[in-house]
Amino acid sequence: MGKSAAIPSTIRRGAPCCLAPSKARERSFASFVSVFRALGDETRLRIFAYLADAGEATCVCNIEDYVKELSQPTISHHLRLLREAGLVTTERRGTWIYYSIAPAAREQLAKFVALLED
Amino acid sequence: MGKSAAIPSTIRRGAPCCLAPSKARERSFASFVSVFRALGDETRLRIFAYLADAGEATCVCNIEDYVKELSQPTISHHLRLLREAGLVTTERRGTWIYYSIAPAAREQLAKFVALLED
DNA sequence: TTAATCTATCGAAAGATTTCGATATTGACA
DNA sequence: TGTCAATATCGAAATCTTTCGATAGATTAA
Repeated sequence: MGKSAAIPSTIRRGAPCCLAPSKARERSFASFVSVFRALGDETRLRIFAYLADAGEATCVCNIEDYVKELSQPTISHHLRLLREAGLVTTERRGTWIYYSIAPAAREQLAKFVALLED
Repeated sequence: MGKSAAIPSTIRRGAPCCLAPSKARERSFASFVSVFRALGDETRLRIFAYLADAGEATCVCNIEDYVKELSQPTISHHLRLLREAGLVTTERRGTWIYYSIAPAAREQLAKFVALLED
């Protein structure tokens, strides 16, 4: 990311402590916020990592086995948040529904990290 | 990340829908969870991106100017969560306190993304 | 159609987070 | 020392999240 204006290191009583904020580009953070919020919960991060581990579409019942300390509705709720954040995709196979890491998820996270290295 | 067992695509009534969960490595997610939780808030993500933009230590008063719709205690609270997640570091200069992106933050995020690409 | 299974949604209780005003703490300077 | 300025912490109100039991929707098989 870019450079901001220099910050004075002199300390003058009563003076404004520093310059006006750099004219920061306005970005749309909303999508990153929902991605990070989705991953900022231990259950969902475990599910996400489990799906990444699996490397292929995984049945909800498998996920339920993995997160067996939580009820079925609760797991369904967490899966919904991962879905709504665009982190996972779903596919019906008969009675069952299979979840996978969304291809875009890796890219989006990688893009964010890339933004950090200037 | 690794591979899990294959998932059968045949549909047999009454049969278990899929295999037992792969013997997933137990990892410590706690630190990633707090990082993602810290970034999973629009205010904190804005502050974090602002600091990344600045590319150098930035005075709290500067951050307050940038997030001017929120009160000083609220901004202080958000800065604390970023600090506790290890995403930013602080340094006192006279009366003022300067915040910077923690060097480890980029690495940790990059490491997470790397885990996703197997 | 009927019954069984898998997953999602609803509604409510418990818990966590965000926000603010008030106040404390820290450091600089007179 | 006393005062001022910059940040942090405290305590409470409002809001959001997590969780569950109950129930609904969708699909398959008999």
